[in-house]
Amino acid sequence: MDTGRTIGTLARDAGVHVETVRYYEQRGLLKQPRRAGGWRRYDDEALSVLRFVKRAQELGFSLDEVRDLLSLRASKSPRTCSRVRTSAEAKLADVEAKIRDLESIRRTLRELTTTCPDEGPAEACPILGALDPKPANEGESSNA
Amino acid sequence: MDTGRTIGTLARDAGVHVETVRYYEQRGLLKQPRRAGGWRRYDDEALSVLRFVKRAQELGFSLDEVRDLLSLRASKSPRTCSRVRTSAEAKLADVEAKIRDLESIRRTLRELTTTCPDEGPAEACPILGALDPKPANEGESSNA
DNA sequence: CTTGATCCCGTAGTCGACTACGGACCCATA
DNA sequence: TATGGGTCCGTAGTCGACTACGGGATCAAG
Repeated sequence: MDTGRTIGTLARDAGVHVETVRYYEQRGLLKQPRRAGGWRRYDDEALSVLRFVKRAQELGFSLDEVRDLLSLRASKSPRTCSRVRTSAEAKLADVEAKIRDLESIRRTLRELTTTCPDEGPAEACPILGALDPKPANEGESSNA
Repeated sequence: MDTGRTIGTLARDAGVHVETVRYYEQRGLLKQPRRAGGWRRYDDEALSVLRFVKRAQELGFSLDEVRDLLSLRASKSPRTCSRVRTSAEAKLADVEAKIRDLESIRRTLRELTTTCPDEGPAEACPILGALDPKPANEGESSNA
């Protein structure tokens, strides 16, 4: 009898591709499984790791960060929770910064699209006008 | 006398690297400049294109999109403005979608970080718990 | 005329997370 | 036993926007 799933079954169960599983093994997210006749055999833990990875990715963690989280998850230290929290807080700060950037972009884009008359040539287009610098000092090229 | 700036001067004026200028030429954002003794010579238009590119990038446009915008900018069509607006509206929709995604992530991350007691081992960590699926049905593996 | 800065070109490498390929091996089923 | 699908491995390609490298040409200043 053969215990454990093959890589294809694991991948299907986790909703990823076979190559992704092998890639995660290379990247150190999945530990090397035992082999049966050269074929990888996985237990439930591997499946749970894969799902962990997917959820963490959905929250914006990179694979390197997920690897750290996984080692924290496996650690026995009483300070684990604190480290995880620190990581999550850093990620939250990243996300908030990205949101701020995008909100600023959104504001600009909204202004431009609403002021655009939707007709007329390039010269009349406020959007192009806003992107175009039309540098102030054209006549004087003294020091530059 | 030699009119026009060399690539290095142009790059410095625009705040980009020399390689970036050559790269933009390859990508079709900058048209081929004239040469003097093999060296590229640029006029003010090239500088204004570079600045246009930078601003458009800041608003989230890709280089391919910027190239389209530039050709619109140069076109004589009376429908230019409308096309530019369409492009800007599409980009706005992209940005809004990204913001929504990030806000959802932010909400989750905030919940997790605030419920985390900041002490204790992995088993007690609500963040790891939330990432860990701990699939419901462990005993029964009937249909799967 | 020499020096040193700048420029030429093509190619290759970077980052992140995969995805594709190809030839060889393994396994279960009819 | 033949067959067809799954798996093995290493390497290379993808996307986007650069960035780096190297050897040779050109230019301005002293």
